[in-house]
Amino acid sequence: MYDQLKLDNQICFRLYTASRLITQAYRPLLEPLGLTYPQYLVLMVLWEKDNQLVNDIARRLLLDTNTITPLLKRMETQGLLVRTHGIVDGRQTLVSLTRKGHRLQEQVKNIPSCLSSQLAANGLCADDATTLASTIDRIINTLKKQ
Amino acid sequence: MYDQLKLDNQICFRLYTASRLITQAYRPLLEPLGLTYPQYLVLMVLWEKDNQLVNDIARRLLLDTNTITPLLKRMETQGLLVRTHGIVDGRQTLVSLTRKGHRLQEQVKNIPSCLSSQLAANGLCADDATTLASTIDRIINTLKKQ
DNA sequence: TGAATTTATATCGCGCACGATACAAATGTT
DNA sequence: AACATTTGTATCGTGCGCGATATAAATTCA
Repeated sequence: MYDQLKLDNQICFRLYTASRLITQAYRPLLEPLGLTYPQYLVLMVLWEKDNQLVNDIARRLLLDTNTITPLLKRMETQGLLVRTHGIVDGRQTLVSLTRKGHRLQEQVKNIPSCLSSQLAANGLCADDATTLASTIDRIINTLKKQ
Repeated sequence: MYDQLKLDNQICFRLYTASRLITQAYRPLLEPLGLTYPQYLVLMVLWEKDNQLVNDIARRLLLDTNTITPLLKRMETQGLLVRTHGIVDGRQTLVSLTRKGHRLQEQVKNIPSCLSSQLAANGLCADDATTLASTIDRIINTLKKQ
């Protein structure tokens, strides 16, 4: 058997697994608020800057509209945001937070520290996290271009 | 706005994005073989050790049977593996590679190096990869226990 | 101006992930 | 032996991701 095909030698399997496990760690914190992790990401984008186009949000999350559109629709149904159809440009859809969407920010503000303390528990110190972040950023930037 | 809620400060968003982008990088390499990335993972598990129970595979990949079962069924339909129903224990399902499943190993053996050279292109050297791997392993081991 | 092209978003289909549930075989217990 | 519990796998429903396609509005260009 080829060494390079061993699961333990795969960076990608690690990223894939870590991503799933962290999302699972978020679940009990987000579910009481009726949020999924991707929906939480959309909210973070809109909290940084409200009233963005579908494409702006998609680009920020490195996703495509075919993922974002149904997600936004579900969030609109939940009353977290409103989608306004083309004012200037008839093709565009503007996404704006509702009061409910704004208020959620208060309720989730402690979730990040809650998670980082979970990770710190078994040895991911702040320095490691910084190094990790910059390494992953290099990976993301490399692949983004292609 | 709370600093800790900025997207750029989220390790999880990085892992989530990197995982997706690397899976996308695998796609053009795996698709000609009719494989998805999770299916490729299952094959790696079986190449390491053939004839494993559904649960063995699931545990190795840190997934659950409700994800694995339909995936294995699709792979059985493709003729990559066979699922044998309970010999010793009537509840168990044994998963075994077919000749076709075995042979695929030859065809994918260069994929890992193909990917790591893509990543090396913009500055992920072997050392960085090793550090990254061990950091992510710590994260995975921390979350696995919970 | 009219036709071709581009752009912004939406729709469709499929394959994961995963919580919840089902179910039958095995095991334990009285 | 009869019943309860555990275990191994499967099924169901929902929400992503994403390739492919559609569609309508805007832009370019002949």
